[in-house]
Amino acid sequence: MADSTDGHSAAAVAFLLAQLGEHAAAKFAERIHPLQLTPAHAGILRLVAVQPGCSQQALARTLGALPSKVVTLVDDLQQRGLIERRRNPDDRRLHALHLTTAGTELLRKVRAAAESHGADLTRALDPQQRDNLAALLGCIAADQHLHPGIHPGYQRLRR
Amino acid sequence: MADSTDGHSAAAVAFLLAQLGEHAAAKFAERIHPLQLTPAHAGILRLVAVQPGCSQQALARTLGALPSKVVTLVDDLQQRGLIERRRNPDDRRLHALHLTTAGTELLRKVRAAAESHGADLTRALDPQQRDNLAALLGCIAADQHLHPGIHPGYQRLRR
DNA sequence: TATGAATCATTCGAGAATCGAACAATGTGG
DNA sequence: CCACATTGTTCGATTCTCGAATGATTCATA
Repeated sequence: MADSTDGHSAAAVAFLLAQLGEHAAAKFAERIHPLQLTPAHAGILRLVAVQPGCSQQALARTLGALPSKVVTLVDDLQQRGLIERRRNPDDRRLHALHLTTAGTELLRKVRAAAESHGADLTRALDPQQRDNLAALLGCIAADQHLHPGIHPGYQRLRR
Repeated sequence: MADSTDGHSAAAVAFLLAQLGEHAAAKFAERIHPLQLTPAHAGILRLVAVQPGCSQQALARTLGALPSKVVTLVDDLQQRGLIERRRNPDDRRLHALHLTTAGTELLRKVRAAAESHGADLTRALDPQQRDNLAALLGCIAADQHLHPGIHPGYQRLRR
């Protein structure tokens, strides 16, 4: 049966997760800062690459973000020529989002930064340990109903 | 030698960490919300319990937070009778911080909430997996020079 | 077909949060 | 005695964030 340190151990894991998560997010933000991107921008870029032609409303629903926030993020990316708003002839209310070639190019650099970031973050582990960690984290993520590839940071804060 | 999926796998771990970290932090904030505390308040409470009589400046240095932010947090806690500012006769510039009995009482509830939160977060793992996860996370935390028990969320954002 | 309701993108103002530069009080060293 | 550092605090300015409007468009339905 479980011993008396279980509660403590679980709490320690939870704190380590919060601590390392914040650290990982901050380090990643540093990595893409030279690209003049925030993590929020990078997430939009990635999602538009995965679902070309999606609407901003769909994006907001997927991310759990406010539509008005998506507007400003897409504004930034469009102004820099990384993303396109195309009118959809079938439903002229919505804007179909597409990456430009510059956007695709920059996303490649974001991916490279993410891999470099991941390698640096996990450099203390050997490949087997890293796979083991990935599996354990995947278990928790699935159990907690986290959507793969969706960072909760977009979600509006409840009060 | 490492195969070509290494970079991808490491990036996936980094993203999972950021994702789960944000999730864990949000869930913990929900847990202590009924106690009218934010995670930042709870951290101050815990640190004052560990280092009774510490000054606010020392607190700010330990947390990497702005002194002015510590002031407002301590203000809140003092106003609720959870913490005391005692004048130090030896150096009357600084305020020695101490928990009141109500503060100690509330910290107990915070700890209970943290354990309950940890148990819920890691319920998908058996005890052995949980210990394994704790060890792996501890490796990374040590390698990345994270201070035990200090959440990076206090640190002022660089720009 | 006509008309009210719903959806999409966007704007905008109010409120909150955050920073860092001041400031007074106190201590330290010359 | 004087200059300088430290502690705690205040405060104004900047930035962030939310959600309620708005206009354009589409849908539902009578």
